[in-house]
Amino acid sequence: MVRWEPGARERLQAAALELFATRGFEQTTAAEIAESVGLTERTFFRHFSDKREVLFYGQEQFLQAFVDGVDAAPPDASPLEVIASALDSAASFFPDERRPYSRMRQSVIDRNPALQERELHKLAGLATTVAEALRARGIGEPAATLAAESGATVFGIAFAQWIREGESRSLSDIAGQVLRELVNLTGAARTGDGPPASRVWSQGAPIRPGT
Amino acid sequence: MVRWEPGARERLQAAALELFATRGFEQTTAAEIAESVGLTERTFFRHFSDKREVLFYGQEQFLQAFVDGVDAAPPDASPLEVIASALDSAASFFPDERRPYSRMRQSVIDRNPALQERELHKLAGLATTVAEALRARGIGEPAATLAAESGATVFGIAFAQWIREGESRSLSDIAGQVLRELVNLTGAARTGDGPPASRVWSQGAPIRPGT
DNA sequence: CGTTCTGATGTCAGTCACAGACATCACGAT
DNA sequence: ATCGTGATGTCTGTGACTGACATCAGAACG
Repeated sequence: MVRWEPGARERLQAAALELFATRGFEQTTAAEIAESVGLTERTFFRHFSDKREVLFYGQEQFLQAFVDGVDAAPPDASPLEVIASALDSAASFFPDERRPYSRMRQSVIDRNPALQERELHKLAGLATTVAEALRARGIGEPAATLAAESGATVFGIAFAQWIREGESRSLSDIAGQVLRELVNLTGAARTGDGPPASRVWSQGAPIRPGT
Repeated sequence: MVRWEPGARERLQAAALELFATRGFEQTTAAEIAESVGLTERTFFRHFSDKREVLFYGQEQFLQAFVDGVDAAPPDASPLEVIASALDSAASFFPDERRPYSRMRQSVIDRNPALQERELHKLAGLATTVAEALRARGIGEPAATLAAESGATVFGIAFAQWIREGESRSLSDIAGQVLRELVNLTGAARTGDGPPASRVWSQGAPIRPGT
């Protein structure tokens, strides 16, 4: 007979998402999550540095995919092309089957400012790491940071759209379009007589719900 | 005889910054801050929704400046020009005299992840508000959000540079240069045979310390 | 001028996030 | 058979934050 059921961390994560989605994040205590899978509060905090982290733990692979995308770009690629490569690589971490899960998770995050803060912090960390990878390629400052943060922004916007009800395009496709839109935006930097801003999406509703 | 010394909130903010800078954020309790200005913990939390907020309260004017900059742009301005206007307006909130204060405040923030999270959240809120203002000007999605987030990114990078030891340019000047660098970055989207990334700053060190 | 109202504060008690110290005990290694 | 070892439980404490209620100087009012 085994002393402990295996996969404590994963069970905690699943239970947490479930409870957060039903009762809400603040209305769920860490002790409740732990007890719901037969563990104690103390064990919960041994697996996750804080209550929010249960929703964010384990994203190193995603970050790695982003960086891998940077490294996979040809050595003579422009910063923008490097970012495009990184976005493509990162998008592969979100196949369409994962959409329902991502939607549920994101809806929990969108309902709680504390979780939004953590998400932004993780995204900022991603940008920092990517910027470092860009600098390693010889890209200077502020270009490296600018490119990295832009990449993170594009990813964030694309992800938010990918999650949207009714959206069926792949994350990669959406990210590509958003990136092109960014180029369009900064590229059409004339005296305002350029073409009107293209409407990529049907609705004019805001992209990011929170904050 | 007055019952209470006036300016409780401001006194709390000043004391908090002072204590955070010396003892550190986590090593300072809300009760200590309150007692250091003759108040109680309960009163501290009546003025600030949480301990971190004492460093961030009162930025509505800054946000307003950003939005005013958006509204001040001519109606036929491109999104990028609108952002440039907003950046200029926002930068006016940080005259050179304020640099030492901003530096001290930022050094506290840079030393604590929880404070960085709050800062990012505020910046994201700024972007959301600016995006709304852009949509009100008839700019569609995702252009509005993209432009707003890019503006926030540029501001963040410029601010970080403005704070740097040895930097003497005005925030407005720096922001203008960073924005131009962004255009340069996305505009030079060729096959990599363009000019090498310009080195605006002497050092290649990372821009954002935290995360 | 006395009364009433109000707003900023204090007091008290409670919940919950989190952390340190120590005990437990199945299991694998020796 | 013994000995670690690692994941867990137990206990206890601190500090962030909240609700309920009391206080009281000064402003408003009759």
